[in-house]
Amino acid sequence: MPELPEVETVREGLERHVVGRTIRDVSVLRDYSVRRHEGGPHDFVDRLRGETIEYVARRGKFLWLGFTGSDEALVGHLGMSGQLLVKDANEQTEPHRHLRVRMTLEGSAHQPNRVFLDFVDQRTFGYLAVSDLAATPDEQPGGLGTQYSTVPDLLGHISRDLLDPTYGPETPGRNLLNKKIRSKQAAIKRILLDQSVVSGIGNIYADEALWRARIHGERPANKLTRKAVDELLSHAHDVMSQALVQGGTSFDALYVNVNGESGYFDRSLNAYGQEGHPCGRCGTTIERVMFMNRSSFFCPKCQRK
DNA sequence: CTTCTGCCCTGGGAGC
DNA sequence: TGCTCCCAGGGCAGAA
Repeated sequence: MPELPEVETVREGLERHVVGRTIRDVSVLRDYSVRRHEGGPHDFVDRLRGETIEYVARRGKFLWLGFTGSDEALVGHLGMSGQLLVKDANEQTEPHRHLRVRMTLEGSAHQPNRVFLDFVDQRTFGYLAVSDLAATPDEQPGGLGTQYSTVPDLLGHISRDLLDPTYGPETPGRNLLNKKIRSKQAAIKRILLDQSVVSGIGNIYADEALWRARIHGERPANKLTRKAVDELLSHAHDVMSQALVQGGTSFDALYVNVNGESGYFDRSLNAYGQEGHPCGRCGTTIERVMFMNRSSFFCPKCQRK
C-alpha cells in the first residue's frame, strides 16, 4: 500500500538510478497496465523509445519522468500494489511474476550499466501512461493568482500535497487550503481524501491525522474552527514526513519494495488497524466503522462527533 | 456546482 | 482438501 511517503521514497530512488539514461526499449506485458494511455499500448511504446530521462517528479501519489527536450512525461501511479524496480540488465534473473511493463534503459556517462526499469503490480490498480505536460493554474478560492505548475495533463486536477512548499505552515497557500476545507459541508475525512482539495492523503494517514488532532472524521468540515483545521493539516504533514524518514532506506541495492514495508506501519500507527486495542492516549478501545465503503478507525472518547 | 455510488483487479485469508 | 466469499485500496465515470 504505497502512500505518499513510499511514493516519495520511490521518486528519490528513481532520481538516483534513472536520470540521464535513455529509454532503448519498452515492452508492455499487460495492456491493462497502460489503460490510461490514450493511444494504446503500441503508441505508448513508440512515444517512450529514444527519450532521455531528465528528472523525476511527484505530486501526491503520482510520479512522472520528464524527458530532455520533450513536452511529454511518463506518468506512473502505483495504485495499491505497484512497484518500480531498477535492476541490472546483465543479471540473468527470472522476471517478477507480476511484471506488467519492462523498460530497458541505456547506461549514462555516470552509470554505464544498462538497466531494466520494471513496473510490477499484483492487483493492477496502478498504471503507466505518457501524458502532455501543461502549465495549469492552481485552483484555490481567491486564487493563488498567478501561480502555475507544469504537470502532466493526467493530473491537472490533482491538488498539491502537504509536503509541497506552497502548502507549508503559515504560507498563503496553507491559509487558502484551510479556507477551502472549511467552505465545504461534507465530512472532514471525505475532504481529506479528496485529491482535488489536497493530495497524497489516503485512508491510513487520514485516520492517523484525525486521531492526532482528536477530530471525528464524520464531522462536517464547515463546523470546524480555523485552528482545528490548521492543527489537522499539521498532523497530516507530520505523520507523513515521519513515515518518510522511517521508510526512506528501502531503495538500496537497485531495488524498491513499496509493498507496505516501510516499517512504519507496525510500530507507529495509533488508529488505523487498531480495532480492539486501547487508545494510546486514554486507553479507550479503538473502534472501527465503515465510512465511504472503507474502514475508519478512531477513539470514541478522544474523537467525538 | 457538489455529493455519492459502483466499479476496476488480484490474491490472501476466513469459513464451510 | 478445495471451494466460495469477502476484503483491501485510489481514482474515476456517471448519476443524483
